Amino acid sequence: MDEQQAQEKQSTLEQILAQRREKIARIREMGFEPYPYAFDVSHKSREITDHYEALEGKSVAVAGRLMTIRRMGKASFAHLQDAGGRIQLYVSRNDIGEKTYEMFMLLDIGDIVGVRGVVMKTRTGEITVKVDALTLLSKNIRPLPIVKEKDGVVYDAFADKELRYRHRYLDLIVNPEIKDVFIKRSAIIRATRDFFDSRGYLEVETPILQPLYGGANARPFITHHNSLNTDLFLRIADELYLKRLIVGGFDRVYEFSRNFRNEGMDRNHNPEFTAIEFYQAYVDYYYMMDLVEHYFRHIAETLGSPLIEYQGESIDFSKPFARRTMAELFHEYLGIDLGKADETLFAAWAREHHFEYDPKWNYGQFLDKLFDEFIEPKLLQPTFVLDYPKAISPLAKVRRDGDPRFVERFELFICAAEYVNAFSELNDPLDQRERLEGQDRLRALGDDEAQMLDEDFIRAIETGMPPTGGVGIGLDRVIMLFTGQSTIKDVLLFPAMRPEKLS
RNA sequence: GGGUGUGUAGCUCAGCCGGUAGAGCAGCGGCCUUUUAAGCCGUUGGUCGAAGGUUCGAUUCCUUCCACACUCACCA
Repeated sequence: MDEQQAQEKQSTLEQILAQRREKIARIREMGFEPYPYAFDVSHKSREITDHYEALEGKSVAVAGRLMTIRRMGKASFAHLQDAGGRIQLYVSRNDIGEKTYEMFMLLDIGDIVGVRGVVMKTRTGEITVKVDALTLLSKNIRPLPIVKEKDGVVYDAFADKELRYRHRYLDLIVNPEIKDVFIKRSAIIRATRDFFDSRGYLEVETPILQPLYGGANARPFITHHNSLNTDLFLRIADELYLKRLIVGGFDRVYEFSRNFRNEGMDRNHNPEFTAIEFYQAYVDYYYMMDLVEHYFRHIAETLGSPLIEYQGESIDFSKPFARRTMAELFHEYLGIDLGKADETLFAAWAREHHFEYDPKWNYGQFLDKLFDEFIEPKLLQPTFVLDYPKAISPLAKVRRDGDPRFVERFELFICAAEYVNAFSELNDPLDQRERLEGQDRLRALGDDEAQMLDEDFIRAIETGMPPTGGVGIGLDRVIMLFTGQSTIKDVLLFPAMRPEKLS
């Protein structure tokens, strides 16, 4: 009595969990093992639906998760979902026997089963496995969100983004189409690796735990090594290590670099993200521009078409990318002559155009802000932007001709977002030291995103680095572009979230 | 960090001007051997995100907090 009353007070979830534990016990009592060790699969559901003519009347063995169950007394229909799709099962007591059918009646949506049976079509024409043997492979005790579908219309979709990201396994089960993004992600990574391997690049791995961080301007995550009793940083970039390898004599290296930046999160930023950086000796940024263009073309072609649609913009990767210098763009969009511009002129322009600015901004910061505000939004078709201010590019070589306030650096913009950052790498050790010392001074003045002075890196450059072209590509953004996603969370299986509070 | 919005059953959602809650699905008990958002009969399940306040009375109004989404800023 008391027990019954206690049970009555349980929430539905608690009831379901208790009922399913009870079912496990009953299944065991009936002589079935709810968690066996293996099952011989002969076909994927997709193979059966794709090759029905060849398989009709043949016996197959498939395994997967029960996603629908429609019981009608002594016979039932169900859908079984495996990695590639779904197939209907017809389960009748006559075919599988009374005892197994009794066990089947205890199964729930979410259970994993293996079945053997004959491929057929029902009278409504759906390809179906007429089951003659059914094995429970894993009993579910926690209910799945139930999604119904008719004629392609989904009812009660599992669409809460928080739940989807936090419980990605549920998302993948219930919304299997999102698997496609991650399958494509894998294809892009493979195509990237092929691209560099086939060009004689060596894939390398460099430290993620770094005693000093560098290669980008960003705040790091800090951790501690106990036996060395020293703080270490999770890398914000692998640039300085890859350059050491160029010094060491590897003349083409690349790395898929998981980077960590302790900064804000939004649709384009996750605290950990993947970049691909690559360095090639004896070439400059013009060479790297061509290579990057080939890279994007290669990815597009690998995925099937040079034409893509992203955020309402059609992009044709078979066409050459535009190449515009900063100076041209400033002249065109803002009417500013960068050759004559200085802080005073920028400030005057900003006042005239009611653009809010900080009087403390230097030349480089002004240029950066104005670019972000007035030029970047216009760069929809793939456009290389060339020649950035030296002040904000401490690792790039000064332009070989023209204004020494600019460096040989390019970024690639597509659909108003940045995808690539590249330099003719600075290999003059005296200049490099001077620039990093300048960064160090900025740090001392409170700019916690200024780069650190890494003496060993300077030593490496002093040892002699050949002329080198170097590139970093934001791989997650590339994947967003080619999978049509507008949020980085949707191309990361487990995007960063505030830890769940379990009460 | 700012703005906007959301938070009610396992899932998807209603709930008006304040009177302590509803539906569908899922679950549970039945019936049902070609169904497919299966159907039919019956039925369990809620500290209405949290804490305060106003009130005779708060899911509803107010305040604060928490979480998430969108967005702006910051940031490559």
